[in-house]
Amino acid sequence: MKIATWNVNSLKVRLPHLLDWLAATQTDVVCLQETKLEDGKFPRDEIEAAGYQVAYSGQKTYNGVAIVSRSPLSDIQAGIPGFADEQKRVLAASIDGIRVICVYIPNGQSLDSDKYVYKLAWLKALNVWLQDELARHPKLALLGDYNIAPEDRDVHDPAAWAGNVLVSQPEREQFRALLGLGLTDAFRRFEQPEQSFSWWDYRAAGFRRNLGLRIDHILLSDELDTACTAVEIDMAPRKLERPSDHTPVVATLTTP
DNA sequence: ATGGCGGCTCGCAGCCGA
Repeated sequence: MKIATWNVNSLKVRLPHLLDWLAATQTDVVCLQETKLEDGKFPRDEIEAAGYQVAYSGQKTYNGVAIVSRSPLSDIQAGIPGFADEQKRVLAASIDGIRVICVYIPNGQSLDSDKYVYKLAWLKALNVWLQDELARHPKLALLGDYNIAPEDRDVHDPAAWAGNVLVSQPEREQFRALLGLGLTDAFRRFEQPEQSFSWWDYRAAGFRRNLGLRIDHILLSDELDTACTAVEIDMAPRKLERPSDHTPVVATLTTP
């Protein structure tokens, strides 16, 4: 089973890329972020015609998450229970006995922004909810755009990024707190190339010069971690015409 | 060099992303 995360930065624009990629890679589950589509405008028919089922929670202009799956999705939950949030950033579903949680964690904008306060509060609420989810679902995968580069090796130029959002100490502590719940950063369980990133700025030829960040992650509970045989960043979609600024991260599991 | 690109909108300029 291949399970992936991909911030598509507008599904309206990237739908052809998604459908081509699913056909080429035979991915079983992909969590999407930044669909930027109201639910009434979601391209359900096109995705179903490709042999997938889909759950989504979206809004106009910003945010929006979806889970695309070959197998049926059940027990679908949008948002973090008990955490009032108009921004559509969370979607959970059970697929083949696995609890799949798709997250688009807030960016934070800058360390002195109200959006940074929101980001940290959001991460705290996610942590509290995940304690419940993990207790109920021993096979749990948390995939998405975390907007956090966990370590300096996940940043092309740590000195240039120092003092910025995505790399600040409080954000990294929140990331480690998620690991403290019993989750593993699956990417780092395997040998990886140096300078491995999942996002590159559109500007300044960021991708060509590999000036990127690793901010898209797949965290697995212990039961899934032992079933994970590989994690890879798939650079192919980032090389296409009119790409998303993120590229997919893919985990291979031996189950089911 | 805080710009740069690319997405969005009751658009034609400004906001936001990371």
